[in-house]
Amino acid sequence: MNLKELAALLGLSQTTVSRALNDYPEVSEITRRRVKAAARKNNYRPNARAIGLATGRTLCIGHVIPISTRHEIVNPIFADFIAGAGEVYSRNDYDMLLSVVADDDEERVYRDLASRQSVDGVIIHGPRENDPRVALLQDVGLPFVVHGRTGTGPTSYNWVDVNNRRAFERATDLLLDLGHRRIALVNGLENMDFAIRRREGFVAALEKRGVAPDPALMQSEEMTEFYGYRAARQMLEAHNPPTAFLISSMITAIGVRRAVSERDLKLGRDISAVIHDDELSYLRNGEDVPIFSATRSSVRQAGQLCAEMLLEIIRNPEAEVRYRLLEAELTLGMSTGPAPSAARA
Amino acid sequence: MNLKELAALLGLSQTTVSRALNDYPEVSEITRRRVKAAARKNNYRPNARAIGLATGRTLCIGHVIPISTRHEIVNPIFADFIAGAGEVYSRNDYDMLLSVVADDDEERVYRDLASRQSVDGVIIHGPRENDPRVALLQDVGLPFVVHGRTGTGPTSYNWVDVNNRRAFERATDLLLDLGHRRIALVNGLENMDFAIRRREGFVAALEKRGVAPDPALMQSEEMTEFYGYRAARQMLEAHNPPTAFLISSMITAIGVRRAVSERDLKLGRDISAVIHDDELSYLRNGEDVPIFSATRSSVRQAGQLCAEMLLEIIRNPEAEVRYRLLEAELTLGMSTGPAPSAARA
DNA sequence: AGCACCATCCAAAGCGCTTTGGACTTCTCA
DNA sequence: TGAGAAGTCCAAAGCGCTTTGGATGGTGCT
Repeated sequence: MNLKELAALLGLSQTTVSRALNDYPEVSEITRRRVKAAARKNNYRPNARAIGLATGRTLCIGHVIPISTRHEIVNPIFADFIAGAGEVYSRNDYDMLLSVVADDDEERVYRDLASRQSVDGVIIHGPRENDPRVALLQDVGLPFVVHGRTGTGPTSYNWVDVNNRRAFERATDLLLDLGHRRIALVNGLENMDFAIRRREGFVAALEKRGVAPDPALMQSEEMTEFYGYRAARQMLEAHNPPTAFLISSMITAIGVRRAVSERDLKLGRDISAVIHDDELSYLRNGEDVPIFSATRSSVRQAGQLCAEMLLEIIRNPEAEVRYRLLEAELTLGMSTGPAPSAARA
Repeated sequence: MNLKELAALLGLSQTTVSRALNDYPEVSEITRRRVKAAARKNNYRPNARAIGLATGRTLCIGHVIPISTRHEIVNPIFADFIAGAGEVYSRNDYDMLLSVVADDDEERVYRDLASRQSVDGVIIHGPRENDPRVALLQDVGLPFVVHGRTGTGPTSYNWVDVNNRRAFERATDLLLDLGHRRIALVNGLENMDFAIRRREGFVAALEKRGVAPDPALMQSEEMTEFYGYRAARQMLEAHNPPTAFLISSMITAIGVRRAVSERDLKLGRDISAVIHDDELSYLRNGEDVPIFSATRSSVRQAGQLCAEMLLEIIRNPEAEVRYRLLEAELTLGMSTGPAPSAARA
């Protein structure tokens, strides 16, 4: 059933039927009702592509998710982010177009999205240090929102980000307050913007207290469980092991915990850990008492905020640059305690 | 730059330019080269929607991912499945349309997808017992592939599934062979088809050896970490605790492990566990030696197979029903050992 | 009565592509 | 040499919608 058929069936023109359905004023209330009833009854839904062609809008948002070519890893936070964004799209009758793409030909995909006019806008995931995608999208004129930030100084684009620097600075402060001096940073890949900011916060907190950051206690990798395990195991085996870990993700923290308990140590007693918790839906940080002390910020909510921001930008293209900096909560769980040496003192 | 402009620029008709670009034979090799060169130079890409309108095909596949309304949980295997399917789509110049939708109005979304002609086909995720979506899609005539199965007996639709029943039967056999008699099943939600088949395999193996399944040792829930923790903790506290666990997912198993080590027990020594491992990219089951003994089947590969099957079906709609039953590997890791009682004997 | 003014509807153009049905040239072979 | 066959190109229709620019008839007012 298409517009033409529906119009014929009603004895009306396509114009009138179209206007009735789209709530234009120049059609009487009585025909509008008649048209809408017939549309419902005949299960009429306008062809999405035809609307797109006629209006120039697609009602579709693109998400390009890079797959690390080195490790073939999908970011685990991705599912929850998408869930948040997806809700917003559904509510606003938008669709979501997903491209999974090896991270070495991302550029081509973005250009295609723009020139083929498949989407009205895109979300940039996982921005890296000085990410070229920002300039690229500004160049082709496709509206976008970055989940995260890139580069230093004032930003010329729209973004939603967690205050990673402050979060990790506060987390480090907490561990220092508990008497820890040998604190390990188990960070994400440091070509990622968020990882850089986290390291900066970590280092700043240490230096503020006159503790020299030890390169042997700073690792950065793709945030898998195994990486956490390997990093922790290696550091714990060293001659001057850390007494505390600051860990960039729940998944990696699980690996750290595995290494810790393998040495018959106990988290919160022998070894402390503070993690960053994205509140993954299938991996909640405990129900009543948090398993891990954590800096916490919902990635699902970030997805919602990014989507809402992008839709606003599309509706109102001339508006100022927008941004939203989210502060992470610092919550105490069962994985932190006084440093062994401090207890002795 | 659109076709019309490109044609004008070349002094050719739109027809010829279109045919040259799409490798139709009725255009000379020399003009074809000229056209393609100009297209590349001017960065011309055909408008996706216009092609869709003209051809009736969208070159787009829909994925509807349900979000449990009860717990707002996104299935963690989803990201890797999508990654596998996405690769296949990219290679074949297809796009992927994602709808995240509360599981109570899935039907409307599928109907919309069909009647608005947004996609050429869909993948059904997470089929439940007697899933109504199969009949729905057959009714509206939208090509589809089910990741999993639904109902019993011969199937009238296309699917890709793991042999869940056999996998869990073999896993149970392994635990029985090791002398375990009190075996707990920590299963997924039992309105899901896969969970039903797993329970059947588990029960069949027990009964084959004359062990009566104990309802107190069978739980089923959404597969989160916390569920695994809670279930294991509760069972271990009971007066007649299990000596082994059979666990439906890696995530849940991590929760079980947490409960086990909280009681100062050790996996593989005091308590055995066999899990089902979907080979999530960020949660590998160890690198050299598997952490958990596991029935293993790559969900990413399943995504590839589903996508490939669907594209074939779309190309060749008249073909027979297709299906693919994958056997899970059973690999021994460090989480299984002889039952304590057997050791005593 | 005559006029302007709404309210309500419609025909047709246009979005950017594919595809049908020729038209015109050049080759090929009896 | 002439007719049919290729080879090469084009004009125009059509996909299903929105939107522009009227047309028509009824209403209110002087």
